Amino acid sequence: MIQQHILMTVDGIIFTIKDQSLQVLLIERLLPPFEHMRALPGGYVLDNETLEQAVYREVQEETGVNNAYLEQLYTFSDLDRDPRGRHITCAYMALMRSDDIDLQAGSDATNAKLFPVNQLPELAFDHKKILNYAIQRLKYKLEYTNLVQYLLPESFTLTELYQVYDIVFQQDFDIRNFKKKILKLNIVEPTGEKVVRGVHRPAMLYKFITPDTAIVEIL
Amino acid sequence: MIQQHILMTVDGIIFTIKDQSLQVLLIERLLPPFEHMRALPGGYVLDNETLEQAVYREVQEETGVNNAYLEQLYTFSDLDRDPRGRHITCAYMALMRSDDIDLQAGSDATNAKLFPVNQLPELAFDHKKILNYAIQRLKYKLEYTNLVQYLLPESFTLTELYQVYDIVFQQDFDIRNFKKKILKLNIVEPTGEKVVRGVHRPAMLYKFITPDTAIVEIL
DNA sequence: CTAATAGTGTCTCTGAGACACTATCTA
DNA sequence: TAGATAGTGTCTCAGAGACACTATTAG
Repeated sequence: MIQQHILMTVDGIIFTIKDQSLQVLLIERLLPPFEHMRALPGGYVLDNETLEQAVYREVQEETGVNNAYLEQLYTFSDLDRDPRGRHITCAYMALMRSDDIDLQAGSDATNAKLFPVNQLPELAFDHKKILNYAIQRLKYKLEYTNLVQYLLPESFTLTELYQVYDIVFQQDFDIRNFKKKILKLNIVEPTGEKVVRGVHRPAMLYKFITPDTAIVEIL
Repeated sequence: MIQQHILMTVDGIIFTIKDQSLQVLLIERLLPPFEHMRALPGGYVLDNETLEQAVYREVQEETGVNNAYLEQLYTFSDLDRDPRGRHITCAYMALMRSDDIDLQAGSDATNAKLFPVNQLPELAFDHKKILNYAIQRLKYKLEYTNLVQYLLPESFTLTELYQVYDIVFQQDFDIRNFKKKILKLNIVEPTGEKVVRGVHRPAMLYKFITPDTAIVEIL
């Protein structure tokens, strides 16, 4: 009979774009260890749920969102990552629109808050390492998939799409070349509506042709 | 106090190139469930080892190789993946040269054998699914990294390098364009030695400039 | 009118891929 | 000599990226 003394957890890295910056949801730890410190939302995996289901549950509890994009990132197993004993955690990245997030929805009194990824507080456990991994993966995936759609509203202008890339990659690409590239890729189509965003020519609204995840070289 | 009834295992997908085909190491199951069926090598994670260490140990036991390239792939957690009860497994891919493999090295009497990936027997558990995932990842990584070096001997001809891609991707790229591309990437250098491989002009031997894993767009 | 962004067009350079040619070995 | 692979070169086309110009709005 096998006897293991290993506990399995999941952690969620919930990304969203808000106030012109890439933000991540962090909870406040109410108990030791790392009491009052910020940490990634997460918890123990139940005996009768998959890792995906566990993350889905955690994400829903913290944000109220139940249709976020979820992707498994990596499983962290360092021996000393939790002072309470041996814990292995499987990290998942979640992408959602900030408008969909309702921080009050959480039944947990975890004081969940969004933080810009370049203004982070100190994090509990090895969560800084996990978060860095997630940021890398996010950038990587935005380059060659249409995942950016999960960070945008249903319809959006090409400039808003452009801005997500500008924000995440912290560099300004040529907006003219970017727009041309997107249009040529055939992943968005005009809704037919125009919107006035300021004192200038109105912009066409677009939507993604397919909500599915597809391989598309964007950058 | 948390009580989980989940067991954590690792599985290794050990790839090598042999007899002009991509092969994977499979063991024979000696006990139920799936008795006598082929399966990926793997086993329980010990309380005091990381996932990497667990895979390293398994790989070493089956092949005698202790310097293989290892990469974590994905953690599989379907509820019914093991009829004995709840098991979560973390899959790792290993790359090694077939010359380095010593199947007798295994202290386990598992009857380990290499199988070409397109002539596979039926596999136990969800190992077919795991293996398919690994093959995808291997192809993907060979496209944009220098990982191919772990499948080749220290020094090799450009044709031998080319053949690995031919074999793995099951299509013939233009060998002339391929060689030009490789040389331009500056990831290999001539050793100065030439070798006669048949009834034709001898070929220059090359070696990889860096043994480290680097991002290089090869295809 | 001006300021600001929307939207389209032009130019250049690089690189992918199709394909030709010469070099060097053994039988 | 022939047959095979090694190694280098040429050509064309597509796409990335720098940059110019016109369109449309509010004030």
